[in-house]
Amino acid sequence: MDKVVSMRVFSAVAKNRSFSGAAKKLSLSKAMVSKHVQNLENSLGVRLFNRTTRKLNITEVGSAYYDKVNAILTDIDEAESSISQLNSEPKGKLKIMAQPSFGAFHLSRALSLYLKKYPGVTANLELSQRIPDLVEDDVDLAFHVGELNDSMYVSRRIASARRVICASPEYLHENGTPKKPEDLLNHNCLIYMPRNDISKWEFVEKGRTQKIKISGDIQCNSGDALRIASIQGCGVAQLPTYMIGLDIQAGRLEALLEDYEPEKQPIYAIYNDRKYLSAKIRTFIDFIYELYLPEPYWNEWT
Amino acid sequence: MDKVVSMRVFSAVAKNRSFSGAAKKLSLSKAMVSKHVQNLENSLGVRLFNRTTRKLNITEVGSAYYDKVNAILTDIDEAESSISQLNSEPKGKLKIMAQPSFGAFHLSRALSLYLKKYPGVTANLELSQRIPDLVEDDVDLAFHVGELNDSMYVSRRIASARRVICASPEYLHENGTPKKPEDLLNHNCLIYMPRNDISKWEFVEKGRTQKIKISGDIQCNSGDALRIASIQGCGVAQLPTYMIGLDIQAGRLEALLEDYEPEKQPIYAIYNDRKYLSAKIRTFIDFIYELYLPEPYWNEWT
DNA sequence: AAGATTGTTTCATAATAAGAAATAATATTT
DNA sequence: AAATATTATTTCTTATTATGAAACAATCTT
Repeated sequence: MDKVVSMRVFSAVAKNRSFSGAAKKLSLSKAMVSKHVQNLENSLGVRLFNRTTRKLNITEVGSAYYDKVNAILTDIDEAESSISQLNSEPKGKLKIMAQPSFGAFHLSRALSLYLKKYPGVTANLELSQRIPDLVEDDVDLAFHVGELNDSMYVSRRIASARRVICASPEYLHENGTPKKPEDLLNHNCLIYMPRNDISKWEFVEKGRTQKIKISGDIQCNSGDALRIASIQGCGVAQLPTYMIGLDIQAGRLEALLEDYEPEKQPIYAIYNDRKYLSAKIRTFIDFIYELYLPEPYWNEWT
Repeated sequence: MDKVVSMRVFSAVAKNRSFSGAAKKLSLSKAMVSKHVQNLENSLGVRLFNRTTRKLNITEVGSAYYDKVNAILTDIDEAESSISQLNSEPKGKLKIMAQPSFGAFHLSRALSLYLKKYPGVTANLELSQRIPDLVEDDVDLAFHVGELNDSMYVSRRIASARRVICASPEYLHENGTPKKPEDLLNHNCLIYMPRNDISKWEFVEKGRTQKIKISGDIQCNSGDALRIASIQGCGVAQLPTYMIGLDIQAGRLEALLEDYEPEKQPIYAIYNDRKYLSAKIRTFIDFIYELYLPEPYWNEWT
């Protein structure tokens, strides 16, 4: 028998000075009202009402208990409504994890827009190469660029990034502009090497994917470093548009071989959807999804 | 599902940062711990913990709820223990109802002794001829002299009163001392008449009860008045010892025809025993019961 | 790779919450 | 005085729910 319910019933009986009256008000049977009061009396070992079929008097203990019970019920209601409220309007600290470049270039901007819209929220943005584990890392939300091997979390595609070949205008002026993928063999390619194995770039020609082994004198596990290098004119790089889209738009870099561009990389928001998603998380996902619709600003130029 | 139990489980899980740990501590199955937390999450519409099988983090809402829940649980415990305590040691106002003479002569004295022993109790003594209804009159305890027609309340015989014929020494000196019941026919008898019908006194002789119709020039529905009248030497009265025992002991009155004395009248404590009797009531009944053991002081003289 | 540990789910069973109706006590109305 | 109405409790049956053992799934530790 739910003690909180019994308390509510007891309180109603005390307020109405009647079992039947309380039953009506709570739309419960008289029988249950009676049983709830007995439930409390048993658990307390105390009579709460002196009653006959026709008269009802609250006992002294009953009266003392009544005051306390009301305070407790108020607290419970307050707790529940404040919790639900906390969940219905975005509030609290939003903990986000993402890969460094995407986070630094775009999430910080998105966040500052979001926080302006929802002043009750504060944010904590943690940038890391690691594949995030929401519980382990104690974050609300993670972003990931590229395909996911399935995890127990829910993911939602919120944007995409083109992977484009690029070089600085100066470099191209000096070394010529490649027109076909094969032309890259004669170029100094800036190689992204997170692990020690990939030095091939994908190209798509007439629906067919081909991989071309490239070479160059810089290998690096930092996309940021490659970006800087390519802007400096060190060579040709393949980088995601969320890193270099703005550089292309600004003329610091030129996009090459766009006709051979491979499939876009998906960008996912990863969150824990097991039933309840707090308002801050839900609204941020929606916000960022809409922000990058229909196509994220970093994916287009000219 | 008892919400208070769910709260306790939730609190234990949050404190232990583990479902299994909480289960052990509460000697509950892991399954139930899990279900109780889900019960709260469902009723609040909120995730309280982010959890995988191996890791557990309380959510921000969970943490806020945790604080509130602990306060609520403390309040509930406090309320229950204070209520039980209120019931285990005598405290509060003890409301008593009794017939005027008995109450005035003896209960007031007993009460003042009792209240010295239990300083937490205060008393309210209401004297009335009416047959008391505990709930109607909102009293904890009533006393009644004489047989009871059965009521829904519990009664306990706590003492008895002899009914003795008496007169003042002066009266007897003037009018002679009756030796047999029949002698009363020649005496001025002071007649107690609560209703308009009884002017007979009972006597017992060799196990046989006989009623003798008496007469006199004072009829009164107040025992007190008859007592005063008899002390003043107005005539012979039949009065209960709780009224005149002390007068006989002091020599203000003399007991007559003791060999023919009818059965003692029982004196009952009447209370509402439906399951729980508060400490103040229980202890007062015990106190007064022992106070009048083995025989109340008003029943005997030399 | 095997075993241990954790939270969840499933499942069968025992407990119990629920209310309709009968009961008991007492007021009110006729 | 009798009939009716109202109140709290009890009884009884039914539908729901609580419960934990065991199976499961997902890691972590060895």
